[in-house]
Amino acid sequence: MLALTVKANTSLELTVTYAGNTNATIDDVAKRAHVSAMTVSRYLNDTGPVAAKTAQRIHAAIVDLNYIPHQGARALAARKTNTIGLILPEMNDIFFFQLIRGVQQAIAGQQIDLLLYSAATRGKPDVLNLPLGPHNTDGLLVFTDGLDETTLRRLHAKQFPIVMLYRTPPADLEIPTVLIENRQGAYDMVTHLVRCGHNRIAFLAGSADNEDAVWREAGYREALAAHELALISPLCASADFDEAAAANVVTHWLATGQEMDAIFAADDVSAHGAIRAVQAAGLGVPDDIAVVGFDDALLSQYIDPPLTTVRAPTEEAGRRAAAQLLRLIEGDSAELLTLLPTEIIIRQSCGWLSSNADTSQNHPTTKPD
Amino acid sequence: MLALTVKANTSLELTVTYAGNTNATIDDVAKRAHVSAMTVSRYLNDTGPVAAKTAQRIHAAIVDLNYIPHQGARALAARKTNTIGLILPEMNDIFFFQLIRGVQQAIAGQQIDLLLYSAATRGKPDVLNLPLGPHNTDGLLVFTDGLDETTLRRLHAKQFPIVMLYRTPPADLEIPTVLIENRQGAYDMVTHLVRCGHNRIAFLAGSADNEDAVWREAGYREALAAHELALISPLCASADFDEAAAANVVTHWLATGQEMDAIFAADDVSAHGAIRAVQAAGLGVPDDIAVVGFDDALLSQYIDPPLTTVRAPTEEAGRRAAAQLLRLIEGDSAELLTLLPTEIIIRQSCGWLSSNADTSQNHPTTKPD
DNA sequence: CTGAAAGCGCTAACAG
DNA sequence: CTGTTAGCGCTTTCAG
Repeated sequence: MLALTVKANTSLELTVTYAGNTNATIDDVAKRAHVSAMTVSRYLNDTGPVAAKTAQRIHAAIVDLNYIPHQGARALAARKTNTIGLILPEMNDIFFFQLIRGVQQAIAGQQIDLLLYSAATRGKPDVLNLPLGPHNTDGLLVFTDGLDETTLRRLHAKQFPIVMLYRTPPADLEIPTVLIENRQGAYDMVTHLVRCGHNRIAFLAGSADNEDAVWREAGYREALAAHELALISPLCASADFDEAAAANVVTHWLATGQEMDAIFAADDVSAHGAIRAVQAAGLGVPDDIAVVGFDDALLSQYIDPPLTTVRAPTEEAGRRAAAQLLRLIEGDSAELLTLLPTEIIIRQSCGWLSSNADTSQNHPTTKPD
Repeated sequence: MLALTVKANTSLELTVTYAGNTNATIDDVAKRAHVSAMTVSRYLNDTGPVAAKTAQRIHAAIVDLNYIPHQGARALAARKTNTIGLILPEMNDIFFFQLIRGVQQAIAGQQIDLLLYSAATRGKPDVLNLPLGPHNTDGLLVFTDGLDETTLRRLHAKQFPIVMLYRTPPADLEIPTVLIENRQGAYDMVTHLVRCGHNRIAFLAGSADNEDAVWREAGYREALAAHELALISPLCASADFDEAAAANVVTHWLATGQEMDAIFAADDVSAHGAIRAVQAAGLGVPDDIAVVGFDDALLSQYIDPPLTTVRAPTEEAGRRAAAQLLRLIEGDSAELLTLLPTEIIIRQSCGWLSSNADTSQNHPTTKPD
């Protein structure tokens, strides 16, 4: 579409515009609609009244010029980026997609962009080395250790909105966080094993410095106590959330004659390792030894036997965290702790009820600790 | 850290600064380092010479003030956002992570952010409804149909840098694209089946409007011809990349007495469906009928029997596409077509060589068509 | 309901 | 090697 504009000046000024071909600014729109830029801005942001007729002209001008507001300028003037950031330590599991999808749902239709970062830093080392921060976002979602504590403290000191995910903030920081019911989930799983008739329940713990791991072990111990089962020390070892490590531990147990009728692995990956080891020793899962995990990883329903495990509402975690962050950004107060319930997914690896595969049950939310 | 600055004015002006607590600007840094903002800018961007001593003072000021440059302002002044966008139609498969990871590798250490978007639109309907575009990115990576052709044309008309992924751009548009060797991969797979002794090779095609599907079928047909095998029309049906549809087709074939010794499914999902159907009919895979797929989905190595399939270098696709986009943004020329080789992954479902599982072989790159 | 003026924080283009 | 002058495109006052 070719448009000709002839301005009635002393010298005939001829402006040829390939509409949509040029990067129109708010002033171009304003001129074309015969209003001031301010009115266009009001129209755009619903930040003040605009007469219906005026609005129509502005609308037409915007369409004609194929106008797109410039985020940078907007951010500068309004001191708002309309962008939130999500920092992930890594991206290697569908798990993160569920999380991201939740975040996207929460910001859908709100004129907010999502900036994503995983690990890595850059730039001059002295310039507070932040890929995502106050300079390009209005707030940050931090998953587990995506940000070190020092940086966290600095940003928090700047009053920068932050919501954590799957990580408890330093006690003195008052940063809202979204956690899942690790403790309760583990507790429920042990209870289920007990109901299935298991007494000697071994535990493959995760890394000691991992928050999820700590809560899961706590739930395990509590459940044992609640069911008046003694904790058998040698049957509680760390497998570091690692498949090979888990297999080694179990193989060692079996080789040294440890007796157990169930193994609760602190995550599905180590559960897979445990199953491998049990089977390699010529024993059956769940007939000789039951094995259960935690996480409900994608593969867990496909392995043999399908794994009984604990599932957390990942997508909802993302949604809730983003919602809290938006509140923070709006200046509203946010919930300091959002604790999401986990559910146990009963498949075949735990023995009993094997017909009832994939049945799940919800559990009430309670505070950890 | 508490800093006191006393300005020697007529009235004693006392400025109390909680360093790092305030959002320092380039001017603050400049003042503190007793230089102009311009010099700080030069220091920051290596865009001109700065004396060592001056640099030191600037450095100190930056650290003291916990300064972070404002992206928005930078974008506005420099007419550059230092951000690229990636548009995905959806995010539901690890596949996309491999892609994203590739992109991140390509922009690592280059002061460039990655903005992510999947589907959805927002805002006033007249304002060209683009979540990602010239207003917040310097260029766009568009995966398959993340962007409709109209928008694509508009952006291209604005000379906006775009690189496509897994999609051929409209013939008249000169948009660089990164594709994978669908045709050659399919050709190689059929060749492998022939080598395994199969003659009657059925084909489960994908959707006709899907570019990958079209090339894969072309490769299948070519290979048949090359090996002087007739195309058996009834044994070439569409399964729409759908597991249930695939199962239905195969069940129908079997019920109507069609004879075949192998089924080549245009993607792993339909291959799974085919395997289910063959097994449900009381036949064995691969002993009675071999089944192979395309994509090497995460699950394919875990199903029974482990699936022989074709794998594409997804991460590299992301890396290459991002690299092309960066060239475009720099004003350099980019390769219009990057065609990445696929490799066949031989597992158990194709029969023969079953001991040699997971062996792979590379194939030379050739242009499609 | 609309407009004018000022400035957000930064960098380009020139000076020196 | 360093500083000055102008904006970038938008929104915020504050006036009508």
